[in-house]
Amino acid sequence: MPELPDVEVVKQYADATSLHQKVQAVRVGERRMLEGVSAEELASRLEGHIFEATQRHGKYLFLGLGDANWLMLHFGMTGDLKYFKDPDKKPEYEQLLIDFSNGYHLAYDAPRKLGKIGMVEDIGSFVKEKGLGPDVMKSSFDFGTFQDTVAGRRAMLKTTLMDQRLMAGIGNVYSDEILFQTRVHPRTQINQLGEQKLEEVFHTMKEVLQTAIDCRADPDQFPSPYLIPQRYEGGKCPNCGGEVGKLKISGRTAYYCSNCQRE
DNA sequence: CCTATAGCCTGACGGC
DNA sequence: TGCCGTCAGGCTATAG
Repeated sequence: MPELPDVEVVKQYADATSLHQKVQAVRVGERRMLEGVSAEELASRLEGHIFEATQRHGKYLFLGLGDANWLMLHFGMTGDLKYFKDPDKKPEYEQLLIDFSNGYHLAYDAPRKLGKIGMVEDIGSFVKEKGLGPDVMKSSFDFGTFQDTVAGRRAMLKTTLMDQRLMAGIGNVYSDEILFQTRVHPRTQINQLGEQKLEEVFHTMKEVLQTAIDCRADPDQFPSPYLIPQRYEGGKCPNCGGEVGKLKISGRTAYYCSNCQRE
């Protein structure tokens, strides 16, 4: 569940449950998920400290413990956070378990172990080292910036939107939604779009992501003209009622309506 | 610069 | 029911 809106919802969840909580003990599951830090160092940098702030950049979440000390979480394809009191309620695939001094626990659950856990001193430096582009929901990421970012590129629009080095936050599902709402065929290259269309794509991108956040990234709550609830083989296009189809684009499956999104 | 593929992991699902 | 192949909202490395 981890594109920008999903991670934003996890951030809000962390805010509501774990902010101002003191970390008492830490246990690490799969060590392979650790990035640039040992389990011992991770524990010592968390234990005894209080979560004071959270921040998100693209699909990355950071939980701050003061003094240039941030817990970095990336959720891969299946990661999530769970806050609970009863040990019986602990998730099945916890890779990191934090005990708070109030008796509650925060678990990082990751069935497929595709995410990352780390510690960073400075988020800006981390973003730079990773080569991540600006967060697409930041207000400073405006149309002019978007235009400059994609200028001279020939890749497909879908691939460009998903390129975390250019702009951070969009993944396979939400790129499909943006293409659907702007009626762009998944194979369309970005340099085939005129300035007006590009601007429409930009505004739709912002709007789709904000709407998803407002709906707590729950497809059941999405407005009815959204493709995502119908994003599977045999789904019905919410616009024309036709059947939703799929294509392979850069190794990912793109769902679209061949009637509404013409080449 | 751009695309396609494989690998990392494990669960869910469809076909037989 | 059980087995098998395929696929899944991520990222990275590699090859052409």
